[in-house]
Amino acid sequence: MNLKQLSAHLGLSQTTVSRALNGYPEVSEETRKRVMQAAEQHNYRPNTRAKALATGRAMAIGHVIPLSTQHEMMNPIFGDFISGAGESYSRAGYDMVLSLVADQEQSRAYHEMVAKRNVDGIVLHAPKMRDARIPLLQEIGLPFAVHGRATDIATPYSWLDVNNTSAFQRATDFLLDLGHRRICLVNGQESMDFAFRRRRGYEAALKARAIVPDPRLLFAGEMTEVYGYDTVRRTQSLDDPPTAYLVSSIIAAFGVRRAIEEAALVLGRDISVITHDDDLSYLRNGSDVPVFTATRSSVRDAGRKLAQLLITQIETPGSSPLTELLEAELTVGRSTGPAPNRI
Amino acid sequence: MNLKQLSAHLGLSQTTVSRALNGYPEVSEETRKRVMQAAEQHNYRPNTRAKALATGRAMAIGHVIPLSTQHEMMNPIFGDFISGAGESYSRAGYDMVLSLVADQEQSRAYHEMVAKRNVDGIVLHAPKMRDARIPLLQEIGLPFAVHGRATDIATPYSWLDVNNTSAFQRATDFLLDLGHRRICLVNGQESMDFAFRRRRGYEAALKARAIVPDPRLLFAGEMTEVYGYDTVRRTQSLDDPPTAYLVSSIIAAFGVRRAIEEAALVLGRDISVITHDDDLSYLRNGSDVPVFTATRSSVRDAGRKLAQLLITQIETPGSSPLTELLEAELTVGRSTGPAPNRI
DNA sequence: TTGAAAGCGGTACCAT
DNA sequence: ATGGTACCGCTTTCAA
Repeated sequence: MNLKQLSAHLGLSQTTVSRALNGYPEVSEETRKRVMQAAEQHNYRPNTRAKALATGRAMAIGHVIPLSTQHEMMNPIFGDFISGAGESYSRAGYDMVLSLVADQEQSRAYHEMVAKRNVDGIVLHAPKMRDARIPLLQEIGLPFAVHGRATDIATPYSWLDVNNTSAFQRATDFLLDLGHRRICLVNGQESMDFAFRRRRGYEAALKARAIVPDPRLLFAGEMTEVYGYDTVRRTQSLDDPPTAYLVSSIIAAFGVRRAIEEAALVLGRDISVITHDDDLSYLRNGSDVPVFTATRSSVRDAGRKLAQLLITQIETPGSSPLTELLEAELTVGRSTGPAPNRI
Repeated sequence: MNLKQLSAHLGLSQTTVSRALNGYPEVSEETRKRVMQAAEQHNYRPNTRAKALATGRAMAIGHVIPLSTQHEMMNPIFGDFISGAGESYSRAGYDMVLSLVADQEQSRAYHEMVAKRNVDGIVLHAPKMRDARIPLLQEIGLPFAVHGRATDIATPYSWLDVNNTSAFQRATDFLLDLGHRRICLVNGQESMDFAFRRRRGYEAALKARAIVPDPRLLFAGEMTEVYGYDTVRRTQSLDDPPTAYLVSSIIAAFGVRRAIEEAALVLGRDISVITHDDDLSYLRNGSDVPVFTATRSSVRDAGRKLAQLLITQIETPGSSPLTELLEAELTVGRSTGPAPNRI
C-alpha cells in the first residue's frame, strides 16, 4: 500500500493524506482521523527511499569501523555501545548502517557515503591522536560525532568520551592506596587517543606521590589476550617485578589473568590485577585478584547518548558541535573483602 | 554533482550518460570513455535513494539482532561474522543495515522493514528451534537467509550453518580417545537451535561407545562467564566429578577456565577443557588444559559466504533456497605436546 | 481546508 | 548510437 493507493481509497488527494499523516495543522481533525485510521488499518508505511529522495534526508546514520580495529570491534564494549546507539536510532526513526572498511580505503569510503547520500551523519570510532578522518569529514561537510576524542585537532567537532585520564588516575590511586609501588600499565597502542589519555592518568597518579614511572612497566600494544599474557610473563621475570597490573582492555585482561594465575602457581607470587571489565563478579568467590570494572550499562548509555547527540546535531542545522565527557563508573571486586566498592 | 549536471556538462542526455555508466552495450566506445572520465573527474556517484526508487532495489541488507541475544552479540564470533559479511556486501555494492530489536517487537520490525522498503533482504541471527520469524518472513515475501538452522520448519529456506553436530561429536570423540569417560557438556540454552544440535553430537559420540550420558553432566544456560564458572564449581563438588568439559561458548569458556584453574589449585585435580575458541595459542606455554578451537578466519568466512548466498538469492529471482553446511575447522592445543592438531 | 503539479535523481521504454 | 519522456513514491509550493 502506497500513498497513491491510500489516497485513492480515501477519495482524497495525496497531498491531504500526506499532510494528515505528517501532522500538518491545516488538515481538519475529522479528515485526519479518517486518514490515520485507514493508514493503520492498511498498515501503511511511507517508502523510506521516496521520502528520502523528496526530503533530502536519508534517515540513516553510518558507523564506520576501521578493519584494523577488529580487536576493538570484537570487544564486548563495542557490542554494548552499538546496542545503546541502536536504541536512540530506532526511537528517532533512524536506521543504522554499518560499514567495515579497510584502513587504506577510509577516505574513499567517506567520500562515497556523502556522494551516495545514504546517510545523514556518521559516527567515528576508535579515533587516533591526530585523526585525519576528522578534517576530512569537516571538509566534506557531513555531520559526524566521534566516540572518543582526538588530541591535536584544532577545529571543534562533536564527541562523547569517557574521562579516561581520570578513570586511570583513580584506578592507579586505588592501587597505590593498597600499598603497591610497582604498577604495570598494560595499555593499548598509543596511536589510539584513549591509550594516550590513560597513560597520562596513570602517570599523574604516580607523580602526585613522587613516584617516577618505570618505563619497563609501561606497555602499549594491540589489545589481545596473547598480548596481556606475554606482558605479564615478561614483566614477572624482571629482577624487580610489578606487584600490580592496570589493564586497559578486557580482552588483554583475560590473558593477564591467565598469566597471573600461572605466576601465582609457579612462582608463588601474590599479584593484583585491576582492569575495566564486567560481569566478573564471580571472581569474588575464590580469587585473590581485585578486579576493576566499568559497568556494561554505562557503555550502553554512552552509545545511546552519542547517537542522540549526533541526531540533535543533524536535526538542528547550524548548531555548534556538541560534546560530552562521562565519568567512568568503576567498581572494584575484592577476593576476600565485602561487596564491590565504587571508587 | 548529479546526473543532470554531469550530462549537461558533457552535452549529452541523461539517458546516454546513465547508459554509459551502467555498461549498456548501445553506447559508442568513445562516448563511454568520455563519460567515464568526466564521472571520475567530478567524483560522480549516483544517488543511492534515487536509484533505489527507480529500480525498486534498496541495495541494502538488514541484519536483525534480537536484543535478548546480547551475549551472542558481544561474542567475538559475531564481530567476525559481521565483518566477513561486510566484505561480501561492499564488494557487491550493498550496505549493511543493523537493527537491534527487542524480542517482543521482532514481528513489527520485520513488517516495518518490508513496508519501508529499505532493505532487499535480511539475515536472521540466532534462530530458535521452531523459529516463528521464518514463516513470518516467508509470508511477507522478503528474501532472507539464516545464520544457523531451525529444526522443525517445513518449508525450505536459505541457511548457512556450521555442522554443530559433527563438530561436537568429533570433540567428544577426542576426549574419549584421551580416556575421559565423564565429560561435562556446558551448552547454550536449548531453545537455540545450535545448542540442540551440539548436544546431539555429544550424545552420539557417547552412545557409539555405549556410554550412557549422565544427565547431571548436561548443562544448558545463557552463555556467560559466570555460567561457565558456576557450572564447573557445581560439578566439581559431585561425588563423581567430570574429568573433562566440553564448552559451547567462548564466553562461558573463560569462566570455565577460571574455575578449572581454581579447582586445580584447591583440589589438586587435573581436568581437561575443550572448547571452541581461538587466539589462545599462548595457552600452550604453560597450561595443562587442552583447548579446542574454531578459527576466527573460518567464522569470517561463514559471514562472507552467507552474505554472498543471500545476495545471489536476491539477484536471481525465482531461485530456490540455497543452503550450505560448513565443517567446523577445529584445532586442539596441548600443553605439553607439539603444535596444535586438527581433529 | 483541499488539490494540482512540479520536483527529488535516477532508470527504462519508445522514438529517431 | 542518442534523446525524449514517463515513471518510482513522496514532499512542498502555489492556487483555489
